[in-house]
Amino acid sequence: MSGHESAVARLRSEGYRMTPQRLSVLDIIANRTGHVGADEVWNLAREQHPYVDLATIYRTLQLLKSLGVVTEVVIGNKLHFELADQHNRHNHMVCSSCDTVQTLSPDYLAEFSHRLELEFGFTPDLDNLTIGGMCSKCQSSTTE
Amino acid sequence: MSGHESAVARLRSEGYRMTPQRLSVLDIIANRTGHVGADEVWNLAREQHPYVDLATIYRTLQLLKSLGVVTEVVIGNKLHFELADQHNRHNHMVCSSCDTVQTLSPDYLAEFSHRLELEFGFTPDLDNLTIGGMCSKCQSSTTE
DNA sequence: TTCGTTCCCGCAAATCTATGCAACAACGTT
DNA sequence: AACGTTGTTGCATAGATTTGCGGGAACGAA
Repeated sequence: MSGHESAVARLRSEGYRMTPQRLSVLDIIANRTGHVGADEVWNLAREQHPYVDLATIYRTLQLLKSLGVVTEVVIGNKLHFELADQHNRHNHMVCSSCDTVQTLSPDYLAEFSHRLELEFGFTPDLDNLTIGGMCSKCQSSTTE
Repeated sequence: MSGHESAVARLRSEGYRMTPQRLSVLDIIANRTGHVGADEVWNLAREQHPYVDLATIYRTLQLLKSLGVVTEVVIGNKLHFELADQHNRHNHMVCSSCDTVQTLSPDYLAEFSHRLELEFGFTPDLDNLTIGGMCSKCQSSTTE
């Protein structure tokens, strides 16, 4: 069993109700390494709770995102989600050509983030920032 | 009249055909300050060319984006587009609370970008990078 | 344990964006 | 100017995500 207990406590303390649907989503995300698409969460959730609706999955994921419990990664034209682990924060670089995802230490963005806060009072949501671009492999194959 | 001539030349040299639809979209984007939604482009395009299809607008915008002629900004859950002006490059900070957009000099990301290239061979697509977060106004009103 | 309030869910529909396909149009060649 | 090739378009549809609404469930209070 794994660590979504704190998230549950978090939800309750914020006044959100604990429904089987939410527990299910939380459970799925927490017991998973790496990112999952909403449809995938849906399929897994239905194994335990046959009548969950996809809309509920989406609403739950957005809720969890807004609470900082999960983070969002944009891959191709789809959203993926993963547990927000404070002890293993990272950003994502996604290749728009092959959809490969590489992770990145948030240190790379620390300086940048500070400047935005200081100079503009703008607090970037780095946890949910997906950096699009082209990976080294695709770049070399394009150059051929 | 305004500067989409170079873009037209660009398309032709890459082997793309110049259709009235494409010219129309190009014209709309070029004669516009700031970003436009796809639906807005569509409405404007139909004034000149009543039978343009929305799908064509989307395809054209993607094409222009892939050529670096326009850049994309993610605002709320919608894509917006603007002319990619080499002499006025900038990034966008979008407040997820009020959808306000602030522009940012790419200088802020230069160091970051270099490091990604050097250390990972990853070339971030900064022109189309939207930085989400919370603006100073929304932050103070949330804190109340 | 029951009750009431309020939040959440399922359902249906809407919104935004992307895509397969057949007819059509651009444009270099003749 | 007509032709043929091949890229593009319009149309219809699919895919991904969001939203309005009314019934139902969670949970604190009685």
